Amino acid sequence: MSKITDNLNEPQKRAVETVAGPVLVLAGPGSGKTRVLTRRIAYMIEEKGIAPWNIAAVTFTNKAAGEMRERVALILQEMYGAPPAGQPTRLGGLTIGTFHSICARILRVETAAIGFQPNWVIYDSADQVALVRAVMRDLNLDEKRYPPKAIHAHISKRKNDLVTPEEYRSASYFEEIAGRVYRSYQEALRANNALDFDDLLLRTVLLLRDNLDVRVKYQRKWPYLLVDEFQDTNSAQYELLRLLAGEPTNQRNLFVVGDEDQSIYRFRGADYRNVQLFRRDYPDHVEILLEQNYRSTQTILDVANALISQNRNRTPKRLHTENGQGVPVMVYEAYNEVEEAAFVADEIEKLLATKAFQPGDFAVTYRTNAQSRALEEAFVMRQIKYKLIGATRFYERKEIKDALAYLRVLHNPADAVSLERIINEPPRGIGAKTVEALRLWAAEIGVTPGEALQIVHHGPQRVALQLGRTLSPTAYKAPPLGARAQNALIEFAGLLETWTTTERSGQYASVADLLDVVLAESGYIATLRDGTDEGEDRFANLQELRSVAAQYTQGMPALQPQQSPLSLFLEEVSLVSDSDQIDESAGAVTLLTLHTAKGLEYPVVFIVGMEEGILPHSRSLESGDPEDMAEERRLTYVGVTRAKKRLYLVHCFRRSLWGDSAVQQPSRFLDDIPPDLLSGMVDRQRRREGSYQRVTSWDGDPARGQSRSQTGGYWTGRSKSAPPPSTPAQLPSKAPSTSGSTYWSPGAGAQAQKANRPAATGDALKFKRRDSVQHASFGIGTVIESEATRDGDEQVTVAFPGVGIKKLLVSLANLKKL
DNA sequence: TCCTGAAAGCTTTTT
DNA sequence: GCTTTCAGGA
Repeated sequence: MSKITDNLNEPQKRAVETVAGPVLVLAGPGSGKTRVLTRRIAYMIEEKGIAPWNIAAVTFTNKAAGEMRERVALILQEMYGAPPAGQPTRLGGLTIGTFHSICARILRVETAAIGFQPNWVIYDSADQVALVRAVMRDLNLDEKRYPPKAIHAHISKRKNDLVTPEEYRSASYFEEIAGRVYRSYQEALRANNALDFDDLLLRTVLLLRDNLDVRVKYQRKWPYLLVDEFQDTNSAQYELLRLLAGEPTNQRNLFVVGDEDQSIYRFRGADYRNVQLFRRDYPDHVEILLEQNYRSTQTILDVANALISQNRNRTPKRLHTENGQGVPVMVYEAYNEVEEAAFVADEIEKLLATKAFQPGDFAVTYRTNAQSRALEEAFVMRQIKYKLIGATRFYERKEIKDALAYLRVLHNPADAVSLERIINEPPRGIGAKTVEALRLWAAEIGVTPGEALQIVHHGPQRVALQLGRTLSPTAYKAPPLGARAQNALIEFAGLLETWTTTERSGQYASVADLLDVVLAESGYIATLRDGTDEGEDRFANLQELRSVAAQYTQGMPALQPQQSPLSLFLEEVSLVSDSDQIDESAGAVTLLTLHTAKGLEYPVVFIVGMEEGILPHSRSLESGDPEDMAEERRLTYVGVTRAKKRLYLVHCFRRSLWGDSAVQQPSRFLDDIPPDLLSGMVDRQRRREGSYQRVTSWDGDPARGQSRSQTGGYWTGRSKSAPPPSTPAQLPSKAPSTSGSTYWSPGAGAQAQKANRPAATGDALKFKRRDSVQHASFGIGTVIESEATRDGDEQVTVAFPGVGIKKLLVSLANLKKL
């Protein structure tokens, strides 16, 4: 018996100690999953004598990877003392990372095998869409008809399903177009010496699949594989695991931990059915169920169970805890999102005043990032410290992307996407026309745009010599550019050249030095700091980037002998995620999406926007795919199970979407929770009738509860900061305005008002009031109103029995008149 | 070529 | 309502 497994329950112990063969652990939320993973690694190393460098653990974020590494080190240190002299850590060579970072690492070493130049870069989503757009331009495809974003999404999906351009088959004209783009896009990536996110997985899988030597090499390197959040793996990731654990060595030491109920990344290709595949592919696997919860109160778990048990195709689990019943989960209806935020702030202040909680104990979660705005405003007003995760992702900010693009061009001159990004940023007289001319000219000669730039600068002879290859005769003719454009290009090429020389010669102490030189000499900083607050904000962001860059110094340990600090830096920033900046010790309320909240826990959790159209999101409502709805439910489940002690489910009576205020229905998920677990629950039937008494007091604040339950109107809360509209009774009667949102669910009053309006008076309207219509996903309904929109379209308001009132655009909705 | 104001379009969720 | 894109003038 090992010390490492002391204090673990039986199934946990079994999970830690079953080291050989395939193991599937289905772990409910808060069941000590992280503990099992860390203990298991420690156990393998100390008790089984497995070398750390023979273990690879895959986590969901880089942050989780870092934490896991620290925890394992700590366990080992505590149990076995400091590491032997001369050895910095007992974890030397242990691999912990995300699928993407581990694949990047493999490909960095195997660059030759995939036929790329060693200095390849990773394209993020924005770069990918930019490249798709460029490719589509070359193919003369109409961006209006085939939005590059949609095309890219389709390509990405196929890549995650391991479909290569050669294997690609199309089932529609759109897919046929996408297939053409896919082919050219992959070629363009190669020409740019770049891999996109999906390539990291796809190319690694293909490499391991087709190259026996390489496969055996990595099978020997990592005979032991551990995977966290297995339910969120996609086909490519699953295949990667199978390859690493499979033939010819067939070691099969695969330990995967997951929870089907927490699968929330379907949109990214994740497929919780990989759990079933695992069972099929490894019929002799050991399966372990972790059902005891160490995180939440029984009440919170009961709510979670009630929600998730409605889903099909899941392994039934009975979550239980010894933490005790706890207090009821509070449901609260706010008037609108301002009141909602005020309520959240009120409750936080109230709980803080009890001294039982600290700001860092609170998390406010929501479905979409857009919902954070109202909350932020309330927190700023009350001076509650908060930390917002992920609204505008740091590495997606313009100034950050620009700065990185400068560095990327130095590192990988073939990167045309980055070059185009910065060639006229700040404006230096190289406009769209010039860039286009340069691009076409480069294509004609058969060089990259970067090389074409050099030819403009130094002439073809010298460049041919430098590149060590002959250039096409076209290169020796004068470039098709005006004198002014050429001068601008020459000047820019000169700048690039000086910087490149600095970089190549290693004449910089850290990447921060490079960044300083580039941003100063390009005039970027000067242009950015224009005296406005925004300019200073952006400058501050660049300083933050600089402080990261400063950590990448000459002589730091590198994966490959020739790898420069710049190369390491660029790789690192390509793979970070936003959740990497979550800092539990920050002493501030955390604002984050339900997705980012996965894997975290907080004593007090708010889920705001518990409304039809928000959670579940309207996209999932309208798609009609039950799997979409099941995922929304899982997302809610993830949110609920983040809470340790207290949980609030908040929804609004009205909400502003796209600048319009719309009446909201409470989320269907609220209906699935047994009322005895809740406090402040509204009887929804009576709510629809327009009158109810409600008790909003939660834990002995009668004054508060009373002041709200008087009128029986919809408005139920009064907050310090946002006074209520004058007469609550008036509120529901205001009909939603007709422009903007395509989704709204009116209360009874609004609906009546709406129906009484005269029908629109346009002349060429296809539908009129009382028409019966059929819609693909909503079924048969009756037209309430139809009107012409400003842009010549027709907007129809239809009541679908059992579904609700929908506003639809005739051009999009494919409505049939019956 | 660049700047300005107007108009379109946008919102899932992220490695 | 806010941000990105587009058209037109300097």
